[in-house]
Parts: sequence; structure tokens; C-alpha cells
Amino acid sequence: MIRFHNQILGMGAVELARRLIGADLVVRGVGGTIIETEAYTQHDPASHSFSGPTKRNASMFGPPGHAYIYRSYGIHLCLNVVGRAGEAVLLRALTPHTGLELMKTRRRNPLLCSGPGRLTEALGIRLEDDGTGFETSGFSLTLSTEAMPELKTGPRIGISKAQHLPWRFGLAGVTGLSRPFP
DNA sequence: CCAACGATTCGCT
DNA sequence: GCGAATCGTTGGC
Repeated sequence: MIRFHNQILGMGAVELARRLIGADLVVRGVGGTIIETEAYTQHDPASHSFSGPTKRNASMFGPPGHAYIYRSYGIHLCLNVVGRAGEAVLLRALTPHTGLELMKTRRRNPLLCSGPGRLTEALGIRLEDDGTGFETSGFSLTLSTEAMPELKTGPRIGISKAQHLPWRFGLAGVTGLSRPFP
């Protein structure tokens, strides 16, 4: 079996963002299928890695296939998959399939995993998980073996720079996206 | 040092 | 559709 870590070695964030659609993510017994992602690259003004390594973004410059987790708006957490150094993919939505009851107790809202802050709450992601490998105990990320599915593409959500780049990707024909595509 | 700003979400109008 | 919540990071002086 080819390990996830080796499959994404050297992969840029844009390619990785596309490949992660349809992948299965499970964290400590709770998870689902990834249906929406966004790519962030090193020379991308909207990326946390744009100005080089800092304490917060250190994981973006760490090993590929590990998690970059940061606090957003002082309230929420966002989960990324690190690709090649300085590049990462924000996970924006899942179709939940494992540990539904635990998700519902963590989320008051019926929107369990439709949004980057919502899915980290549903999965019980913690800031201490920053830098963790997706093959670490409790974490599992399995790429789809199916042919590349039909994807929607559009501008990334909630950024003020590089808004023209079409680096948001979503699985066509599903419900549960954080927002519709234009 | 201080002011402004988020890779967001929720609740109310 | 709009504003509040909330706090670490960032950039300017």
C-alpha cells in the first residue's frame, strides 16, 4: 500500500487541493468525505506563508502530509493539509459519514461540516493537533482510488487579496458545500 | 507600542 | 443582508 505521505510528496497546493476532493478524513473516530478545498501557495498574497515562516505558520514549512491548524477570528480553528514547503490546502467542507452522534453533540447547529470552522468543531480538532501527521494515531486520511470526479472551481472565500485566483474546488452535484459556486 | 485585520460563524432584521 | 463575538498576528510609526 502506498502511504498518503508518499503520495503527496512534492505536490503543490493546487494539485493537492484537487486530489483531496473525495478523500476520506477521520480524526479520533469522527470524519467524512472531503467535498470542498482551497489552495494556498508560498508566493500567494492571501496565504499565511506569503511573508515566510513564523511561529504560527511553522507547520506550513514542515513535512508534507501534516496538519497546519490555526485560530481564525480569535474564535474558530481551520484545518489544512500541508503539501510542498510553504503550500497548504484548507479543508472547507466534508460529507459526514463516521461518528455522527458525537458530531451532533459538538455542534448545536445542524450544519455539521459545511465550513472550515464548522468541520474542525465537528471533528474535535484542537490547536495542539497543529503539525500532527495524518498517519499519526487517531488521524487517517485516505485518497480516493476513483477516477478524478467532476469538480467545481471558483475564487476563494473570505480573502481580500489575490481574489482572482480560482483556487477553490468543490465536488459537483453534492449538498453540504460551505457556499455555492458562482 | 498600538491600531487594524482576519482562509468565520451565528443570530437577528 | 448585517453586525457582533473575540484575540493572536501583522504592519505602521
